[in-house]
Amino acid sequence: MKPKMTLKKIAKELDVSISTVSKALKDDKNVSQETREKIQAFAKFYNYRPNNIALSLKNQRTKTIGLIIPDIVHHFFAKVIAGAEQAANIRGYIVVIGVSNESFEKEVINMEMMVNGSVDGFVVSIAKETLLLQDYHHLNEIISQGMPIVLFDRVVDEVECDKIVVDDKESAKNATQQLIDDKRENILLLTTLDHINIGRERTKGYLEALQQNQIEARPELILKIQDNANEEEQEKVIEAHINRLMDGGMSIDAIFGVNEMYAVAALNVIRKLDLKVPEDLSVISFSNGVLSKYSRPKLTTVDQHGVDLGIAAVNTLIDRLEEKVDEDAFFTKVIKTNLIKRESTF
Amino acid sequence: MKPKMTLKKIAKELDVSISTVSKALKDDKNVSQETREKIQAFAKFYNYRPNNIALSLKNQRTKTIGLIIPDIVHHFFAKVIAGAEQAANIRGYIVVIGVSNESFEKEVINMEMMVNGSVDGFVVSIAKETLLLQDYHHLNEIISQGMPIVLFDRVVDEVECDKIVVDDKESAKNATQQLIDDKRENILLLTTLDHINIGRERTKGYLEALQQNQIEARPELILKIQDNANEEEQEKVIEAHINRLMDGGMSIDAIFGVNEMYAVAALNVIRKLDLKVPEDLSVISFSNGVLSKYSRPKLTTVDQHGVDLGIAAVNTLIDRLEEKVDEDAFFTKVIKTNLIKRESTF
DNA sequence: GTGAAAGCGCTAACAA
DNA sequence: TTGTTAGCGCTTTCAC
Repeated sequence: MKPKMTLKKIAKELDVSISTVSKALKDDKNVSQETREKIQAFAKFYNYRPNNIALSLKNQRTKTIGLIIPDIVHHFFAKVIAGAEQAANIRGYIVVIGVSNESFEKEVINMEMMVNGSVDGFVVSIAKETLLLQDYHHLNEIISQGMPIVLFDRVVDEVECDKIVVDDKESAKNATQQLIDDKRENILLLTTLDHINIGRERTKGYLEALQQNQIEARPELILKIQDNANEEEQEKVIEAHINRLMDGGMSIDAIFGVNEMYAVAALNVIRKLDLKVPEDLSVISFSNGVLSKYSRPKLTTVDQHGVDLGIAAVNTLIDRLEEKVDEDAFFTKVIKTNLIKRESTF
Repeated sequence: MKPKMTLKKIAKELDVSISTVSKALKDDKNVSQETREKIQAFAKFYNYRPNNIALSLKNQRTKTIGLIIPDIVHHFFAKVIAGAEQAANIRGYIVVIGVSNESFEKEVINMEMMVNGSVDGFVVSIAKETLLLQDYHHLNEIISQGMPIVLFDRVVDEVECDKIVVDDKESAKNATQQLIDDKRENILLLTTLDHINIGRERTKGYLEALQQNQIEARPELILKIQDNANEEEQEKVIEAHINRLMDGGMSIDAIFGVNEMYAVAALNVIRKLDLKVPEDLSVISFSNGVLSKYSRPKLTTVDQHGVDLGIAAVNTLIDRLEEKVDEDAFFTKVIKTNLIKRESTF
């Protein structure tokens, strides 16, 4: 059991002062070569490492970043974490994670836990419940205390800070356009309820694409799915809706899912109906995760570049922390998405 | 912009001493009711929160746990993080994450970054490369400095500490038994190379189950797949192997995949061959993730209870940190798995 | 009932 | 070239 080394112990052991040790370890030329070498050798031997906590207290910064996400099991957020972690480490920061589980209260508690010294700033994607309550006081309070926040993906106008987003509307528009280029006109959109801004924006993009192509948007072709449904229920809702459309003599020739689960569920009901993808129907989904790659046919998806988002968010935060950016001009960075064509479209 | 409050500022503002403020905020009866109330009101108004860093330095503990995982995008580890985070928060700890990306070097760097004061202890799942190199000096050094480590899932005898594992051998044996109970005898095992201990253990379980049922194990029914292959390659390897078996007149009636990807890939080649699951072949997979639920048919899987693993690991670590356990007796806790029957078996 | 002082580990300005 | 001191924010012992 090696004891933990401190400057004090080294100083005592070598019979010099603490500050001499401190200087010697920084290779300060003001310390005689001899003393320096002696101290360095000793420190090395005992594997001395400066205590981060003491440094943090002294420097008033911890070199750690608080990352608050709504859901860790979600593939997209896992990607973001991966990117954030990677970018942070490169710049000498570590990442602490708080999972809000889509709950307002957990989001607040998590951030409160970290705000008092544990982190230098936050990177956050807002919980659904918070979005619903529209209560952003915790974020604004932290900002008003001078601690920077970078919002990503789920952002909100009410909080003034840097933001990193994917252009959901534009991406959805592009995806829809792809479908239209495939000569599809009756495109069923599987989306979320409107209070989820992501879903709302994607719906807008879908509508814009239709409009630009002089295709009439029909309300029955937009299915808003309750997001707390599990995969069974999702599929049932989708199945029921598609059957209703079919029974009404309404033919659909494409499906655009606002996430992978919806799209795969759709794929499953299509198979039951003995229809072929992409021959009879094209399918496109948002979020390029595992499901898209392992489904049959493999799904054409909009890749949201979670890793890039994480990297951008962390770098933006660190730039702000290290004052590499204009004090009070906030900006919003848009990460481009791209369509990964696989087997569910032409 | 509210300034950050400290004891010192409060003391100055209220013209009392720092220690009086400190005591008053702890509701110490040695401070007169009047002073106490005045201070508490002031602190509340200015939203005073003690500085964690200062507390950490003073108390020599940070109430944060370092969680080192090989891969964050992996569903199982995401579950573990979720559990760890949850358990930690309940006991007043926060979790900082280090992702090794299966690399030895990143594992070492990450841990070094955290070991000097940032965390009180570690929960780690060892990277594949580390396992391959069999170099555990970083872990043992940390332990010898008196900082506790809990290993989970990927554990190793060379490190003396508490361990949390799922009984891979036993679980694989049970899964295989299920197949045998379904009257399957020619069970193709899709597993990893032997240096991955997880895969190795599961292979053992498979073999034991066969033996106990007097079924001869045939080497051509064990396919060891290179783990750095992507999903395309995996599927090709699996497909080629199955075709070879078939061409050789070898009939297989069940497939046991050591992870979801292998099992889903198998499902896909089975579909190509126009065989029916579970009528013609039963399929079981390890790790109960998203793929299993969205595949058709839905996969029967061995649920590894990632969340429980995370919870158990964190609680074990905290117990050790708070000295609720015997100083130098380490134990290994086995988390039971269970088989979730879905549509790919009878 | 209140406050001064020491100390957690470190840095840096200053003194010797 | 080396050492002393103050201070980061907090707790706690001890003195007043």
